[in-house]
Amino acid sequence: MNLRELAKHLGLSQTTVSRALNGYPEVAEETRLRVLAAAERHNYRPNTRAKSLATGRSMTIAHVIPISDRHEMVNPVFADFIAGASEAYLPRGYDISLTVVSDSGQEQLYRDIAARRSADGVIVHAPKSRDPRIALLSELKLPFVVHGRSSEIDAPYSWVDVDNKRSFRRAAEFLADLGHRRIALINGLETMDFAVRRRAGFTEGLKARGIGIDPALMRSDEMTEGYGFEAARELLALKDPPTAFVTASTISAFGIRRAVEGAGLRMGRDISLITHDDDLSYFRNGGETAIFTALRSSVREAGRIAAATLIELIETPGKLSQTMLNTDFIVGESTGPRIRVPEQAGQPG
Amino acid sequence: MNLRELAKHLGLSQTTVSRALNGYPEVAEETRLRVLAAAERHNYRPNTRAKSLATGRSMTIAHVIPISDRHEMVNPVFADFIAGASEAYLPRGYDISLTVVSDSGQEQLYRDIAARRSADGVIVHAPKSRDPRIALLSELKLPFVVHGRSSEIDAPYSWVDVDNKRSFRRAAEFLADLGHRRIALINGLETMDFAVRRRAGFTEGLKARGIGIDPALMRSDEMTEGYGFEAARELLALKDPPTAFVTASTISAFGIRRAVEGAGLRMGRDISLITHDDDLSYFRNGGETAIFTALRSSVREAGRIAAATLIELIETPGKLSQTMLNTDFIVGESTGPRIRVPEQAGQPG
DNA sequence: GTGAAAGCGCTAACAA
DNA sequence: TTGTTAGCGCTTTCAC
Repeated sequence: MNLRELAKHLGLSQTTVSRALNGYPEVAEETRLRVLAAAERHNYRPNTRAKSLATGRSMTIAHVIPISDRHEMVNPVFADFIAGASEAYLPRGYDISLTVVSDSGQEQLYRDIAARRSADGVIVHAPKSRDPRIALLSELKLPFVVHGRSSEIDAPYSWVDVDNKRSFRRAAEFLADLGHRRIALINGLETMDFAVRRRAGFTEGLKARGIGIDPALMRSDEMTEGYGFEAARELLALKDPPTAFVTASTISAFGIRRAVEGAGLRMGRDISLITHDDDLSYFRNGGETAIFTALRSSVREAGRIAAATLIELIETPGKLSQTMLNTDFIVGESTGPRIRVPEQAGQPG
Repeated sequence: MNLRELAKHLGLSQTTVSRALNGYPEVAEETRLRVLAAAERHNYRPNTRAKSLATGRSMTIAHVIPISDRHEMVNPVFADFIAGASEAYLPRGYDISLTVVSDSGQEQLYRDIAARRSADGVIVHAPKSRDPRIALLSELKLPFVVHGRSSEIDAPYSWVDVDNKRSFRRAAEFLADLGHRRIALINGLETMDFAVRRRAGFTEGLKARGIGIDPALMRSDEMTEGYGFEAARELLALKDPPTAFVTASTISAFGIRRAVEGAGLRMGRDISLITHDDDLSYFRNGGETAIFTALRSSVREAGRIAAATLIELIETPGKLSQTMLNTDFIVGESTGPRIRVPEQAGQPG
């Protein structure tokens, strides 16, 4: 059933039916009700392509998922982000188009999207410190929102980010306040902007507590269980090993835990661990003294907000918006209840 | 730059330019080259919507991702599957549209896709034993390929699956051959078809080795670290605890490992573990005696094949295709190299 | 308050 | 081998 058939069926013109369906004010209330009823009865749905050809709007948002050339794996964070984003798209009528590409194919892909107008906007994932996609998309006049930020770019653009710097600063301070002096950072790839911010926050926290920076205690690589294990194992084998770890994902935390146990140490007694993730069940039963931040649910929230921001930007061009999500810190202890650490002032970074 | 402008620019009709661009044979070679060069020079890309309106084909495949109402989490398997699928779509010119929905919204979504013709075909993920989506999609005449199978449905349909039954039968047999007599299964939700098959293979393997089935050693739930931990902890507390575990994901395996260690036992010495996943690094360094199957890379492969199958089905309606992927078994040992267990005959299930 | 007609950018008969 | 013409299903002036 298409518009013409529906109109013929009702003895009305396509125009009137279209107007009734799209809520234009000049349609008689009685007519509108008739049209709505008939559309419902015949399970009428407007053809997306025809509609977007006529309006010039595709009602589609492109999500470009970068894939690691080394591991050929998709970071699960994207799934959470998209799940959140789709909550925002659905009620506004936007669809998601997904493309998985390696770094090398990205520029061409964006040019394609712009040239064929296959999406009204784009979400930029996993920005680097000086990410070339931002200039490219601006040049192409393709509305976009960055999930994260690109620190070394001055021109304004819309973004949604979690406060990685603050999280890692507070993690370092928290461990320092527990008495730790040798604190290791198992960081992600520092070509990524978020990893740079995390390291910055971490060292800031150490400095704030009068702890010297030891580069030997800071590692950086793509987050995998194996990397967490190897890094922690090597660190624990040092003459002056760390007594605490800060890392950014449950996966690397799994590896660290394995290395700790392999070294005959015990989490929560000999070693403390903080991770920037939120698998509650793991910490609930793990027994370690640890705080962790609710990253995964934040990512979902970030998805929702980024999607809403992008829709705003598409519908009101030029309307920049920059949102910092403050992830909650949650304290997990082996025996006691978890307590929320009260908000702490400080400039976000 | 659109077709009309390009044609005007070349002093040709739109038709000729269109034909040249789309590889129709009747265009003079010289004309074709001129057109191609001009298209390249002006970075011409056909408008997707206009093209699909004219052809009636959307060149889009819809992936409908079910989301767990309980955990609000997206199974990471979908990401791998889609990454594989996109490899097949890309060279054929198909795009992916993604929708995240809860069970309750699925039927309406498929009806929408069919009515608005927003996709040429659909991939059905995570089928249940008697999955209603199969009848629905057949009725809607929307081409589809199932990732997995729906055992209790007789009507033929296209699917791509890994041989879960065989994998779990061989896992049980392998552990039995190591001397284990108390083998536990930490299974996924048994409303899912694949989980039913896994349990069937598992019990089949036990029977083949003359081991009685003890329902107390079989658990079923949504795969999380916490569930793996709880289930393993309870099982290890039994009067007659298991000496080996079979499970289906790295995540639940993490939980099992934690419970094993919490009980003062050691992987590979006191307890064996097999998982249906393929995080090589984990097993390489874990020290446990374990075999595991390459599920994640299989899933990616399944995505590739499912995508290719669906394209076939769309372009040649009625062409059913059912593909069983035989996942490799890999043996990991603490000190020795990993050895591939030779293929074993047996009817797939 | 309603309708006729043009057009979004492309493909596909049909003609030449 | 190339061009003319009519649509794909919808929105949007413009006229009534």
